[in-house]
Amino acid sequence: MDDHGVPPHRIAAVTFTNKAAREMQTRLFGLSPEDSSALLGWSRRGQGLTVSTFHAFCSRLLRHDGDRIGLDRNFAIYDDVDQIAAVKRAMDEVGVDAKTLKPRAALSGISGAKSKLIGVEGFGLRRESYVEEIIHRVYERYEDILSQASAVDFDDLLMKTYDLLRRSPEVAAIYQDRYLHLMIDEFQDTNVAQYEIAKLIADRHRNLCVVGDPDQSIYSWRNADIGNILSFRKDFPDGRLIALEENYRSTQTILDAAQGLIAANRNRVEKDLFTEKGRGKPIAVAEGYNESEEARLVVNEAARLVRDEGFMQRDMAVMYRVNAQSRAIEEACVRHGVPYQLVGSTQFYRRQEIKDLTAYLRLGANPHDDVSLARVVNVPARRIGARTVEDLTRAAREAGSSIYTVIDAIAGGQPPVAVRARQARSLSEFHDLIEGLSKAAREKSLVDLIDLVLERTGYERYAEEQDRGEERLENLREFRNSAQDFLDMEGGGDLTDFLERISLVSDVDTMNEESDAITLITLHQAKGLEYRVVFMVGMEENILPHVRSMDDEEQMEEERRLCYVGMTRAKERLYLLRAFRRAFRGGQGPSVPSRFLGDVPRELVTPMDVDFAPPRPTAKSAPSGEPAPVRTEAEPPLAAGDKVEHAKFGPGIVVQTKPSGGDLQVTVAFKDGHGVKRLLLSFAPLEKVGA
DNA sequence: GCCTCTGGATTTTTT
DNA sequence: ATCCAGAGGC
Repeated sequence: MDDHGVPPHRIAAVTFTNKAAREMQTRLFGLSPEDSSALLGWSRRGQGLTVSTFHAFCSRLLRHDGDRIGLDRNFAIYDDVDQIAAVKRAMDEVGVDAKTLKPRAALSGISGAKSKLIGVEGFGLRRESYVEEIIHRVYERYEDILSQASAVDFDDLLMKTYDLLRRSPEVAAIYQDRYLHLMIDEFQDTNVAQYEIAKLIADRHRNLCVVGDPDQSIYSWRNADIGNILSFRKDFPDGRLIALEENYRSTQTILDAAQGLIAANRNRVEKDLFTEKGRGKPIAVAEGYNESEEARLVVNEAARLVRDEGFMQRDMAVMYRVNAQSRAIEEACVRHGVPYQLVGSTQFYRRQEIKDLTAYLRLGANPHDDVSLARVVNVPARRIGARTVEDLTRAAREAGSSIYTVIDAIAGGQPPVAVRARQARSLSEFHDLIEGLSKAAREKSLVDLIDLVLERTGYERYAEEQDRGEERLENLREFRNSAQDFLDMEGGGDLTDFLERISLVSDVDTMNEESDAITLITLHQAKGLEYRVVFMVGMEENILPHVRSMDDEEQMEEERRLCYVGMTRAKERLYLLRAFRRAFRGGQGPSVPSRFLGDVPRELVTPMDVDFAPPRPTAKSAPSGEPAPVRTEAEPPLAAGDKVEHAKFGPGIVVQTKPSGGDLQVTVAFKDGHGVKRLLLSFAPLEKVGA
């Protein structure tokens, strides 16, 4: 890009995650990752290339110019937990019962509208069903709650940016002039609001370049709109739409497999994937008895690749459809001493104790943030219960003020609502606490503020007394460290910057690339990443494709694309695993191999060479230096018809045996209603009976 | 107001 | 299985 003589600061590139932004910086300018992470999204005074996510870009724009549309510079960004709280309150206030409409459903209606830039009024004009009628009322109230609190949600970051650019031509002109070139990565996953913003910004120089692959569109549930690609062709006939067909990543075998899979989608445009790389190894497929054995197969194979084939742990990733699947993999890693890095799952900034602490920090920045206030007003318990909060909320609403304003009046001896003396006292104390935090937020450093919160609220002691107290304390400490890091970082920033930062980081952003560990990650999160070795687990009907996509053709195609995304993350080796039985919701059930397995051309596939070597002998299993028993090929220890006894399932009869890797897979029919099970001899607690 | 118990739902994916 | 909301006793 720089050889075209365009100064970097005249270019903006928008990516899907901060991590992708960082990588782009690194690639374009050869900056070290640390340098670029310092620059990331915070490029000062127009210096340097702007690379960030849509949300970070918009947030920055709104902090700078949002006052033009009446937005407070210190607006808070509500995540979905905060949003649900706000929706619940809105539903309460407009008298919608949670049984009529789930808050989650209401929110999804609101979010869907916002991402199409449909405001409350617009929604009111279009509503055409009873549910939409209700959502409209909730939407209206929800917007009031957020604006009263000077808060925006994720969708607002986009929609308000759009509004601002539309309503303030001067502001729009600044950005339109500045950015000679605008580039959007992962274009297939943008929503209407994002595209409209890009269109506005590119309106002057008309240099919009988008990179995307319709076959990797996997975020329609988040309102991504593949129609943007069609719109782009129409709106920018000369614009560049880059759809990479050459894949510099994977072996031809992996590409062919992925191609075979995705070709089964009806609703797509043909394309050929090619690579300069060789054919590589076949795709390995295996079935474990249940999810823990599936996990063990993965971990054993990973260990073998490290031991025998010179791979590093960091070259490998295990990918799954739903976060819950990570549990079994994690356990297997722990058991076998394999280092792993779990991405996401229980996202750090979403943890209860972190959300609570964050709520206090937000209150320090803005005591009128009602959602944060309601969250912690009685955490730790300070005798301000649900009833009182309800009264305060009603009073606030009637006065058109924030809850804090009501508390302030009570503390000042002017209660606008009847409160008992006892409550008034508790509220006054809370009032003093918040006043103290506001003062500290203005005068002290971020870390001092955090310390003050922990001390003055008694939160530290409270967290310790909860279950998992030690872990909670540890998280609080880690949070404090991250604040310290933030301050130490070049450029630093104030409380508002820090709060913004933690709202906009995603889990992939926090991945550690230095540590030598296997990555455990969902297929969605894996988009845009690559690994030498990829293990995809849970290749079963109802998992991938997910059970919720079963009765909808469109969603099924998206599942297939998701599978495609996973497969194309692999550079050299791809493993597809499934389990014969899988535990879910307490119970257990048999499972059916995923239809996607059948779409991979057979000739590319081979059974996984399973390494059933028992776990390394430990002190207790190998006493007196005796060598571990070696399995011989001589005689099968069990055959069909043998009577056996299982430690858990009791007596049974062997139905079938089958060599499997270095092990013997035994199918046993058990008595007493335990049914037929397939077991691996070396692991099942199985004894031969008689003879 | 606070604590414990119970019944019911439950997340699929996340900036 | 686990988490949450609502009920009921203190």
